Amino acid sequence: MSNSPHTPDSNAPATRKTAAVKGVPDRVSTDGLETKFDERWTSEQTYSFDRSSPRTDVYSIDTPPPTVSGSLHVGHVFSYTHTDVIARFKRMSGKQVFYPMGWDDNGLPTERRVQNYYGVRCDPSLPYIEGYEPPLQGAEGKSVKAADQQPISRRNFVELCERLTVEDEKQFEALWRRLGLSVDWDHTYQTIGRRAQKVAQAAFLRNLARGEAYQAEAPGLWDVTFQTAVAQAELEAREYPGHYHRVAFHQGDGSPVYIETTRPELLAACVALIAHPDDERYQHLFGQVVTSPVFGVEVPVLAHPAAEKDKGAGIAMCCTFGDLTDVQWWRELQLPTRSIIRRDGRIVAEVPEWITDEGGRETFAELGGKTTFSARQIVVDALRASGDLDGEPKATQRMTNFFEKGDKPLEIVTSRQWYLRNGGRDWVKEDGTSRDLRAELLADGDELNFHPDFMRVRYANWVSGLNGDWLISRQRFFGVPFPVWYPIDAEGEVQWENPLAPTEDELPIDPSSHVPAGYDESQRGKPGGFLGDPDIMDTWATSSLTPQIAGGWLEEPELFSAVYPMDLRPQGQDIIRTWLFSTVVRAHLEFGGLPWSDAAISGWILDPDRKKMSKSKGNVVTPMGLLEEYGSDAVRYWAASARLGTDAAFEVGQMKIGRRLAIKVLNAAKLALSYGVQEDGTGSISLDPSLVTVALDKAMLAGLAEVVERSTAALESYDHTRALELTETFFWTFCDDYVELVKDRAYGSGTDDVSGETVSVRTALAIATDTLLRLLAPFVPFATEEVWSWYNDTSVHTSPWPSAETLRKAAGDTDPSLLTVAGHALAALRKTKTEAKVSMKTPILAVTLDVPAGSVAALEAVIVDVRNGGRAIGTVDITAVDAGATDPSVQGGIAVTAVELGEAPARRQA
RNA sequence: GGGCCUAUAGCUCAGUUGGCUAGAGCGCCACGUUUACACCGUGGAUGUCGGGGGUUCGAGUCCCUCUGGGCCCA
Repeated sequence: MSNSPHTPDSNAPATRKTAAVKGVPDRVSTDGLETKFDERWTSEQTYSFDRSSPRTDVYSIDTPPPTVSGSLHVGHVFSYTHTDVIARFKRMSGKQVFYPMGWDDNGLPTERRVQNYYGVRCDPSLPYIEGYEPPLQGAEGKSVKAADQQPISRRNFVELCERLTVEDEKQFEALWRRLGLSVDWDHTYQTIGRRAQKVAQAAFLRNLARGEAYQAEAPGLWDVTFQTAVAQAELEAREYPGHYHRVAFHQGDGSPVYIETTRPELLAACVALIAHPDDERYQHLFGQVVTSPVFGVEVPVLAHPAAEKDKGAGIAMCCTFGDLTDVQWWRELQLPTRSIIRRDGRIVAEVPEWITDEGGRETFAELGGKTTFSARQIVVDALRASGDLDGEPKATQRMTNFFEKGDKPLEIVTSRQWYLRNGGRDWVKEDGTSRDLRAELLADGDELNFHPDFMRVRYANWVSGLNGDWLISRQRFFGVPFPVWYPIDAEGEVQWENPLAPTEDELPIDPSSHVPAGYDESQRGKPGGFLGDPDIMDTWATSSLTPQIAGGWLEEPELFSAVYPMDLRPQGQDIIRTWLFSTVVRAHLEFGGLPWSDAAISGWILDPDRKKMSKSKGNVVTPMGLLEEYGSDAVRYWAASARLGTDAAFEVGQMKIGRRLAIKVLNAAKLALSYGVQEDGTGSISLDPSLVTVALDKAMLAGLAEVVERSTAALESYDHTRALELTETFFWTFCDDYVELVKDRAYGSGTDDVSGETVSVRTALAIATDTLLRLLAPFVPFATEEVWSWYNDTSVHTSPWPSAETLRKAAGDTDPSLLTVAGHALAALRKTKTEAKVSMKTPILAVTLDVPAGSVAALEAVIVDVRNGGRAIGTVDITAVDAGATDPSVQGGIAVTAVELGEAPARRQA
């Protein structure tokens, strides 16, 4: 067999007249098929991508890179199976399938895992240690206290990240191979790999050059635990307990104005009181000045529509900054900045200059360095002492913003960060022209084919609701660094607004160890020298470029032009706002169009209680354990039974059905291919459609032709569930009815003397098997490949997808309902035996059938096979009855009215 | 508060543009060990299609409304 990448070959069975059969085992089994074929597919490069293909022949998939530091989950198996079904279908349909695999190792999950696994933490101020060995190895599961973690340099830390992810990748790859993903394992990438860094940095520099990336000193969401900025897409609103404090501000005449706040510790940061412009209670105060309690700072009372009349007192204290509404007020009402929260979440140590009241300054001095929690106690006590706390605090639950990976509420701090335009903020260029990026991105969303279609509204809702550009700076360690430096002037001031960029061919770079052109290392951090940007990019800033990374943008132009823009983005519904959207943004900015034409959105896996499965519950099901217990085909069957976008229950029962299907495929094919085969298991089968002459055989193939057409259409519209259902249903009818009807005829009168009728059925069986194997191959790739190997030298997965045309040629204009009628008649005969509680082997000596008049002709056309199938050896009287005279829901209205049963052979003794 | 999905047999789900008696598999009951298959086969029972209202000759399907479940955004 050839070692070259596959092409759907001309030697394909669809055009063959005969095939040699060899190696049909005496007893079939699904055991061991996964290992056997994974090895064969690898050695024969079954899934290799031929990079010389023109774009029109390619189907390219922007595979989601799993987070390797995350745990393997049945949800992975579920959604990746969906993608693989599509990949296999497209491959068999003649496409060169570009199906790479990526590993997402970039970012916080890896950092945290490394900290716990090795007992270390990153301290960028430390020097690199050659040959460093961490204190722990594999302290998995428990988190190591920060105090017990050994501080190490950024470079050492990153090396440990890389060391650990290599192990994780191996586990994932083993799982994917076992599951039978038809990935081209020569095309893998890492989101922290050299290529990813180069792509991410180059894309950033291009964004910078076009004005799409910019720096701003602005208030932003800040996680005090991880000490990093956080983007809107990483927010998670959660219920958080707090207390409403009713606090009095004072007017000039000393009369109080009550506000209600959950964050009294921010009182010193108050810059205004704000009420709704229509709120009659506060009309008289607008434009007035009031004085804050305890700190004695004068603040204006202002009107803004974002104030909620029915929330608390209806008038709010605006602080810099308690929440995002404060930021909005601060920006729109041009309020001063009075920040008191540090990046570590504590109150600033120095008493701010805007507090001039002596008592206020004393109180503030007590707050310096305290956590917000302790500061709150102090402020509340002070309010109580001054009589400005009205009543006791009332407990409340409110929605509070958290970093999705954090467990403390986010603070808002002002810092210098890089932003990338994403339509969340108006964009007026330097020349005064403006660009409506939001509208452009919404148009992209309209153009993208979502499967299922309703998922597109999640995209539209998200884009419409953006309230700022994309903050891409992260104050972390394991990620792609910003490829810029900043000059330091003679006075030692960093010139942030004039970043120094490398050229693209220098990338990737790390500005903390590389030096900008025209400088040398000795000038780092010195007046007249330079400073590297200390931050890394948001992991989405890299993940948003997976089509470019996997497709070889910048480095392999031929490959890139063959695969980009891609065809398919498969992913989960939870990351439409992040991964899907950010990828659209990057492609739009760089290439002015969508990165793919279609997005396939998989649902969640729910446990049997309809809850989202989580690893916090004990004895989690490990995916590998499932694959070993039920077999990969079985688990794939379960996954493929769920439609895109629909949540599915974790159903072991469904896997058992899948296993049954896989075994049935092996057994049915063994029978179908064995007629005319010698004792030693060798022989040949005929696939020549012109040899199919008997009506029942033609009818079966006519039905199969319909299945091929409908199943193909379903797969083309990303409806794999329907395709599977159609094929599976036909397959079971094929086994239970058709095969039972034709067994006798297929045996014939001996191997040497075969009649035309026998040749007809043997050929029909072979053609049907050959077709069904290919229809089922995307779903149960192992069992179908096993059968295929009994009479082929190639892989079923690179054979052509079946066409209805060949089947129609064999079927002619025969009505497929002939098989239905025959099946009903057979069932009627079986029923008499079941009711008589006798073996199916029992001969029927005489029988009278009531048959709806419309079915009589059909039944007569197939009566020989019906007799054989039902062992009706004597007279069979058919009485035509009016439609409706019998119950059509029972055996199509065919009813036995009289029967005489013979002696059952081998009857068990009572 | 806004939006999306969802509710069909004990369970998991189909049910296409409205159209005869609402289906499948599992489970259940009964029977049968049959040379492809006991990881089997045959047959059977099983529903106020979440509630209410409307459109229509006709509604599981379309519209309104209520209720329960899930998710996203504020």
